[in-house]
Amino acid sequence: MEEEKELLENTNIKPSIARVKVLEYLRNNKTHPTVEEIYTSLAEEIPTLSKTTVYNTLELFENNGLARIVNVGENESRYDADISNHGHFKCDGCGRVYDFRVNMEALETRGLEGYKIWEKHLYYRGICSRCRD
Amino acid sequence: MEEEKELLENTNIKPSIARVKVLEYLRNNKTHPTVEEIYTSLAEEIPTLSKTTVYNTLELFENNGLARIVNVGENESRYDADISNHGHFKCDGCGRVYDFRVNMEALETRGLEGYKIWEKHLYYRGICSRCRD
DNA sequence: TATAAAAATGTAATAATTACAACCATGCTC
DNA sequence: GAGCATGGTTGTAATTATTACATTTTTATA
Repeated sequence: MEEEKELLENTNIKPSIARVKVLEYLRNNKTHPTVEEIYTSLAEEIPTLSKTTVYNTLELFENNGLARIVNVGENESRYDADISNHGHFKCDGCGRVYDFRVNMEALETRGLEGYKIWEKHLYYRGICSRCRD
Repeated sequence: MEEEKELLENTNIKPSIARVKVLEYLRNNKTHPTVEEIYTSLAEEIPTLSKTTVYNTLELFENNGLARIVNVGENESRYDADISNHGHFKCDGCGRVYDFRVNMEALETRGLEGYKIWEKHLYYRGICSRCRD
């Protein structure tokens, strides 16, 4: 709560209730929630919250380096407050999205000479160990 | 045309006109087209084509290893007849999606022990060299 | 407290995707 | 060749995610 407020202020974003709560939610729920999930969860404690606000807030966070979009091959966006370059694994059994560590800097690419790279996204799909058992 | 027909037969897929044409389109247009693009392009020569058929066909191809979904962080799916593990670069200037070579096998991951991996997807975003000039 | 700027809301529009029932084409059997 | 079954295609409607935008509310500050 207080931490998130500070974080927003340090980024020159006015810490409105909605913004603080969305950021807090992202930092407490590292499950890569969808907009829908964020909205329905927070709507309980903020009854006046609207989905548009959640969209606006997440876009603001993305543009200011407070959150990243997570894409695992579905037609809805997920969000992650972990900004570091890491991979995501989508389990086609339980549907969960896991983080995994990966050294993306070590990747050698051919064909991007002279390109300016802003973001790197890596995701795998398969079956997690829990679902395999 | 003939090649695509054979390819489909070898995969035990009946080579209907729609299927042959969609596959041919994917193999001739390595621009990672969207469903919309595939549909409008082919609708000229196949006036009875429906978008549902394009969706059905692409899903069939995906399930049979003839095409892969390409996701570059937008809310629409693109398709690629190149099945190999390679990366995609989305230019936020011109909107083009480029392929790039990358040795994905070399990636070392931490946290996926015991997981079964089916697909690996890697995409970057930034500005291509043409747009930087 | 008055006021301006910023934030949030709600509704409506857009766009991608999916569901599904009806229709059509092909090849096989009699 | 007629009938039939299977598989393929179509078109419409429904669903879902996202965006646009005008209005209202909140907030910070003078």
